[in-house]
Amino acid sequence: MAPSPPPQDTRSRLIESAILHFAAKGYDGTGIREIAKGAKANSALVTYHFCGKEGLFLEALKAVFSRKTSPLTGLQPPLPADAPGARQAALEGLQAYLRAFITELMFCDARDPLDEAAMVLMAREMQSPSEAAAPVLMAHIEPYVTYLMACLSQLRPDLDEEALFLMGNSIQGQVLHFRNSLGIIRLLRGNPAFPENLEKLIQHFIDFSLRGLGVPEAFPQPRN
Amino acid sequence: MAPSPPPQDTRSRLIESAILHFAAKGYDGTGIREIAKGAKANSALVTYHFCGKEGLFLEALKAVFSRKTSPLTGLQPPLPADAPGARQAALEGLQAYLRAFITELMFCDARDPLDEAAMVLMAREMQSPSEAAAPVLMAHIEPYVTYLMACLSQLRPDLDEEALFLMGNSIQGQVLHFRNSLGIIRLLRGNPAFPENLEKLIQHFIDFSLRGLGVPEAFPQPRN
DNA sequence: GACTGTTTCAAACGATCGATTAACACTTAA
DNA sequence: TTAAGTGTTAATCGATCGTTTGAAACAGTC
Repeated sequence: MAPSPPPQDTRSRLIESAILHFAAKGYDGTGIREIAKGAKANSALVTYHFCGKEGLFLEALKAVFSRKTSPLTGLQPPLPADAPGARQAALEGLQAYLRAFITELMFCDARDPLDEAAMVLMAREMQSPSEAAAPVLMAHIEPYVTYLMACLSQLRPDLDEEALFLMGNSIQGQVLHFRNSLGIIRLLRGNPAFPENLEKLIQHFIDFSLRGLGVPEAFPQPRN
Repeated sequence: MAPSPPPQDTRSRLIESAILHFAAKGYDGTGIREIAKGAKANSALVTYHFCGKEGLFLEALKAVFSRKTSPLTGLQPPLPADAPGARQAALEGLQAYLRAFITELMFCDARDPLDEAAMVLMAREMQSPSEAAAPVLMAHIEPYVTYLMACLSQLRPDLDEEALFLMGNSIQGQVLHFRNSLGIIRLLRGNPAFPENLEKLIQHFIDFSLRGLGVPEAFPQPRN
């Protein structure tokens, strides 16, 4: 995924510029003149093409969400119900899910500022969703939740739905918090390039998740 | 902690109003006239007392951080180094830490809108710290990190510092993500009052953390 | 070559922003 | 009794905000 060249038609250029600027300074902190300048277009076109600033923001959000093709596409469909080997499949499915989630969604392509901005925008919207954007957000998240819950319920069939949800929250939470707080984390570690070994990071998240979930085979005593 | 009565002096009233409004609509989305009206004061006083809007914002942040007296104060000092029973102490220390962190910091007092706003403001600042606020934020977080890391290094002396840090991130991350994403989580669960049983929640976080950390005594097989 | 609809533009609109000003009330000190 | 200092006020400043306007530039059709 190379740093994509600026698209030629004005509408798309406006959306790209909007993503960059909204991510950098927030909705209220960004003026449409600023966005238009970044797109080498006239600010009046924001109203013309998107019925105003808010319309542009919504369109930018939609672009961001559909831009990152779900990492789930690469994974096998949720799970066979009680088929033989279903448990093992769920175990591998969860690992693959975490790996895909971290690689593709967290550390997309840091060289492409547009990808970076898209992440920032998504994270901000997840923390405090704008009124109009909530549906878009929910629709985007839903398949992830479904897939994850399917895996978890296979691995811990003894748990009720709420307990499984908490498990899912803990598993997702550690990854999302890591991504969203990378700024402070790097400050805390005094290393602006902190996660230097991505594979080690992925392995940690997988191990921690499986142990936390209570999967026996993931708990070969740390020796004590 | 009752919904505190509005303070009488203008300066404090401005700060309180600022916390509420900044939390609700962000820095750029909030005007000083709006804040002043909420404090029943004149907007010119923002410049007079705080050298402008940004000064007021910073003062509001400081107030927020010092307002929540660290839940660490109730806990025993970090840990004796290699004293006998140190491991057990670390185990209990970690549990107490999580319990205190969740109760006092996450679910402060939802009836007090000021407490709620303070949380929102802190969370936002943690995700994308304003230039000037970063030092304040770091200073506030540091003791938590220190305490947590002390416990972890007792419980997993076999791990190096980076691995311990990742453990700490996962433990903190699940809790913080839960708090910060409560909005969507409640939507996902279709229950606007979701965490109905706080004790069950705390127990989940403790169990998940200890298992994830790899503490053997926390892993009494889920039965398989 | 005139007509039509779309896209783009510079200019201007009213509203609101954060900041400043000058006057006013009140306390304290000389 | 004056003078200085502090807290507060309404009124106003220039700048910038999102939006609107009217006309130019462009494409395609008869």
